[in-house]
Amino acid sequence: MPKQNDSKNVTPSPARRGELLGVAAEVFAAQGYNATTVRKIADEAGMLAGSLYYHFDSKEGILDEILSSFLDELWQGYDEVLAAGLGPRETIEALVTESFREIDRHRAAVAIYQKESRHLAQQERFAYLVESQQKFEKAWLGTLERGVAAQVFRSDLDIRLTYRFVRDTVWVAASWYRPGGQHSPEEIARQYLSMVLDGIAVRI
Amino acid sequence: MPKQNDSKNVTPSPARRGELLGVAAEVFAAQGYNATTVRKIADEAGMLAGSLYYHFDSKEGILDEILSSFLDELWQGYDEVLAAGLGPRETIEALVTESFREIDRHRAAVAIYQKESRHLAQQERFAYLVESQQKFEKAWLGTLERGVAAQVFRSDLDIRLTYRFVRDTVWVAASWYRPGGQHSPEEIARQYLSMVLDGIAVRI
DNA sequence: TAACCTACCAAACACTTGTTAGGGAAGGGA
DNA sequence: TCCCTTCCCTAACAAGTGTTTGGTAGGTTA
Repeated sequence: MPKQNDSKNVTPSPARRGELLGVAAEVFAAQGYNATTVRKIADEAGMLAGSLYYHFDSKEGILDEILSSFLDELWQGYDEVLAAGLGPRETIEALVTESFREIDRHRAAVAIYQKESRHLAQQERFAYLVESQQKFEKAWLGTLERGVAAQVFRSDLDIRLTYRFVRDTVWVAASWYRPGGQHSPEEIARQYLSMVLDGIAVRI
Repeated sequence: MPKQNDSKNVTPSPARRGELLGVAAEVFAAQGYNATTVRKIADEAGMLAGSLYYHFDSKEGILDEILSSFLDELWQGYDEVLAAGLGPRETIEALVTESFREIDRHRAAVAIYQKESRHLAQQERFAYLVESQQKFEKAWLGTLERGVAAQVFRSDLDIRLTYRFVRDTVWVAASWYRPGGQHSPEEIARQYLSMVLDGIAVRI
């Protein structure tokens, strides 16, 4: 399955492609996918709209490549954590930390994912978004259940509500996070984990 | 300032307008504002695209009315809570509960607000989104600071991080919440507050 | 020098978009 | 009966959309 246009007799350099993908991701994240015109992307990259089609075969293809390469890297990190055989609490800690590192590295892609994944998932081309989301839920929900069984997580909470709570608190951060800001990803992860695990109220 | 088209010699009924606003909000929330065509909205309402312009003067006007009427109602509830003179913890509890009630009543509007407000706020027409967001931050951040001073909230956390944490955990719920589901808004608020205040870990 | 490849431009294409203008059907009030 | 109001339709417009086609400047290779 050719993802780029190697059906034609051209071979764009991966380096330039990478640059353009970065530009496109920034614009998509800022304006939204549908509100972004290919002329705007080209403009931001210092070229004309048609020239983009030397590197990519469609606007949708650009989006596809941004999201799938992000998810590939995400799961590389997640699978490593899940294979480490940690306890439930340590697994959650490692997943959250890894998530904030991904937000740090793929801020734009995460923002796009959050805004668009819901209605993109309905299209066949982006079916992998659904798969990823299911795998995601399995990993997090499973860990939480293990934690409840091991009596390290509270058993008086609706587990699905807890799952959504933890998942969302982590990933929405991409909407305000700016790399090179006051806190490192690890520091943010540490504070978020402290809030999620122990709450923001003073212990009596 | 006429928000509808009363410059022309027509007077659409508020009831029908309300119905159409509801339809439009649902479609906007599901597909995203820019990805939604006025033909799609009209289709969902059982009429043709041009007919919408009997009730509204533009697509943007529809969006404007959805968002502003939601914010109006939101602040009606918030102002009541803030004027009640409650303690910091009770204020947070009341604000969160009120927020979930708003999500219950204006699910679509909240979803639209979350997806689009960031880049809409740049337009002059939607300047009230910025005002609202500032007022919002002032209310929540102020309450959290009061709580830290009164030693009911932890002082070892970055207060801005805490603010974003609480704010986001509450409002993202609109992306998965469905009215008439397993839990009432009040029950969700109760569990969320329990997680935010006391954490999900078992207390040792 | 000649052939070739990379990376872009110029100009157009077909289509979709939000929006408008004029008209008409249904019903109520005079 | 006639008029007026409400609500929608038909048909079109102009602007903007993603995309294609053919061409070309500049470098690399033979």
